[in-house]
Amino acid sequence: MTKINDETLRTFVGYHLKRSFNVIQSDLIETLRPFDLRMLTYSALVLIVDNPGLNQSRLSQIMDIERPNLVVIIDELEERELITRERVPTDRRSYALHPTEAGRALYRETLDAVTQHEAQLLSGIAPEQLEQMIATLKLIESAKKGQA
Amino acid sequence: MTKINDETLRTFVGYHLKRSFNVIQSDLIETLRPFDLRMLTYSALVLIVDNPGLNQSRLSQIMDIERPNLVVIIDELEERELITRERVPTDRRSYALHPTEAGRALYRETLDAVTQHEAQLLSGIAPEQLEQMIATLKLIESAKKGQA
DNA sequence: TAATATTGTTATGCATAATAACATAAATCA
DNA sequence: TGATTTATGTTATTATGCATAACAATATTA
Repeated sequence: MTKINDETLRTFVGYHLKRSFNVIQSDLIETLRPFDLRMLTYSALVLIVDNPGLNQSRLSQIMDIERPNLVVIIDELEERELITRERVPTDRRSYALHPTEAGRALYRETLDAVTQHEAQLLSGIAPEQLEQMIATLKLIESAKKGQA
Repeated sequence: MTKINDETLRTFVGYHLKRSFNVIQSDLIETLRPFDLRMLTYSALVLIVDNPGLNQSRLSQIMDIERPNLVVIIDELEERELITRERVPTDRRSYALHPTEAGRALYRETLDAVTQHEAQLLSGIAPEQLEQMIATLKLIESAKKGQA
């Protein structure tokens, strides 16, 4: 079992980001499984509860996905009666997305679970260190082309 | 254009990781496009050049993907004559992966390009700050379950 | 030798993500 | 006003990343 050398890839920030994200993502997938939610359906649910009445176009923007990809996500949430689509009288092209009571209830349940699982996973790391990292991650996020 | 509230998701480290990784990934995809490489084919090429002779099983481990998913990646690199598969006499189940001269040349070209693009993208961030972040990312990476 | 494990593979499916094309509706402009 | 352009949601299609089951060939072990 000779050790494999990944020092070249280690010179890239993106490599570290990807590997650590994989760890968190695996944990999140397991956490959401009992609720029958995927990462994207979960994100969408949270954003709809926190921003009731927003439309799909805005939601796809904040979620950083293309509008077509959001459609099936919203379909699924609506079919499970976690959210509603309501025609907007002032702009009849768009739908206002609202959570149902069941949606809000699931939001609360999952928020607890996800929060606790992530806290558990990262329990070995000092909170200040995580805060510092988040500050740096925000800088990277804002380095995105076409928005500077 | 009322602003959308994502403060709930912002409480998760994973959310920040994903968003910032998306930025870097987009940049990387564009950088690799002229070389007709995807993220995974690029990673595999780098690891094979840096670890000539390793087999697919080991490579899939370090790349954190399942063996079946590596097969098509290796197929593609081999078809493009960037690497070779050679039967190992001492273990006739496995193949030793070696870069060709063309593979090594492409490695050098792309390494330059990728390094420069990432440096450019992150040029607004202090190197020490990035180093600190990487240290934290390594901690997260090692928090993976089933390896502690 | 028999049972078990490993390596590479095929087939399959799910999740995430991008693009083109379109109908409907709204906004703009000339 | 009418014509053009833009925005919203949708369908269809494709690429990419990732996981599992099942298998043949080979190695290991008990």
